Amino acid sequence: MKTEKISELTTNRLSIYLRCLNELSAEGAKTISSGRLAKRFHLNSAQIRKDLACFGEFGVRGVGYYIADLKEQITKILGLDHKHRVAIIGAGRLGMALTDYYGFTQTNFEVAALFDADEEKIGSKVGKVKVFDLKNFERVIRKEDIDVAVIAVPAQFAQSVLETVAKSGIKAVMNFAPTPLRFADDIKVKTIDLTISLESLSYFLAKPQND
Amino acid sequence: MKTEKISELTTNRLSIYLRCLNELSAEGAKTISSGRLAKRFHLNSAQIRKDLACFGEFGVRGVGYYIADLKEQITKILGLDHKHRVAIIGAGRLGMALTDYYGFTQTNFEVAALFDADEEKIGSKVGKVKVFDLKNFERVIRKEDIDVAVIAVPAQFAQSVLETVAKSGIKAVMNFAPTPLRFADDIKVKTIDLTISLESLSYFLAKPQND
DNA sequence: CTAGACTGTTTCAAGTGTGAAACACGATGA
DNA sequence: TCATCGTGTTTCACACTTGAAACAGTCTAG
Repeated sequence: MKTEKISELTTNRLSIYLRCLNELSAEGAKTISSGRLAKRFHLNSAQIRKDLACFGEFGVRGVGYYIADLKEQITKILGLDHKHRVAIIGAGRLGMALTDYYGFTQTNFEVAALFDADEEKIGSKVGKVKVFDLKNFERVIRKEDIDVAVIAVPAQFAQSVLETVAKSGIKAVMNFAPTPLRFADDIKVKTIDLTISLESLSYFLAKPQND
Repeated sequence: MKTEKISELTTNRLSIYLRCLNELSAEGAKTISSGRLAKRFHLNSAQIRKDLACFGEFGVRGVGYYIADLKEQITKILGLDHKHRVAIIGAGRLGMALTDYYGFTQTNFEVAALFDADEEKIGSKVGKVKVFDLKNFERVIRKEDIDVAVIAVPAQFAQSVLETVAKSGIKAVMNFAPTPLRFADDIKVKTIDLTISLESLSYFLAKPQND
């Protein structure tokens, strides 16, 4: 096991491996070698072994990996062995959509609260999730034991919302506002910029020769 | 102007520059140098000049860039000077949410049709957008002049949907299904995997020392 | 017991992106 | 006219990631 710092690309691949293992597991397979895993899912066997070896010796020489065991290990590494409670800030279209989104519930993420600054929205409900006043953010997230925040507000408010979030002690943030954010390095912010992605597609369509 | 192949990272930055220019433009500024642009928006001036020089000589030595002109140039490069018409496949929660979201916030992208395979959904409407039978995909996208597709179906159907999309002649696809897809290299598929992003946050919270 | 399979680990080459530096050239202003 | 500013362009070093190769150690099958 190497104790060097682990690249985010590595952990992203762990997510993918976990999916593959779930698929194999559903098929009733018990063990899998890195070679067969790579062939089946179009991955690279050397990379699989390297990635896994970062976290321990999970494989058995001459055999491969025990699927059930490896699933459990990766689940634990990724912190998916316990529920996360999520706050979504911004009860606009995107925020409400994400509240309903299955992807959260699927993987042990539960939306516990919505926040907005708009008086008209505060107090209403989206499904079973109540909309709170953003002013009470810190109090509510403590009471609800929330550890992940999602920023779904217009770009011009995102930085100030992030500061509120950071001050409350939350360390993991997903940002959908199309703007770069500045933050201390003890918290993690993942920005998903749909605008850039769309414009990238647009460029592909527009560029002279589609090679 | 270099005519080498242009990295996607470059075009992503163009999107960002365009936003910055819009902001400056709104403030009434007429010209901007790469140096001041970099300082203002925490970018790198050398990179800005390199990126822009990929597409032509937009700047004026001794002066900088004329904001209005550069905005227009980048808009044209990114193909944002005309509307794109979007089809969203999968009228589930995510698909419906995106329909609302794009419809109102993305001025250059207009959602023209929803598709689903579920009889109960076909024929209904989400806002002003009608839900069509996925079987009629090719006919509808021709009639509606659609050039971008968004895949918002469960992972196990994504590959087959992509093949339907590819066969119809659409060249730009945004995929929200958490699965890797295979496709010919004359079409562009951008996968946005919210699951991986969430799990990456989870890992950050779970890892031994939050450095 | 022996042969083969497969992991864990190291090493290396290749590709890519980044950031700094240097410099010619053109534009502006005094 | 001359100094200054800023672009366009090249060059370089550095970092990171990937993929391949090699090899020792360990497990299973026969």
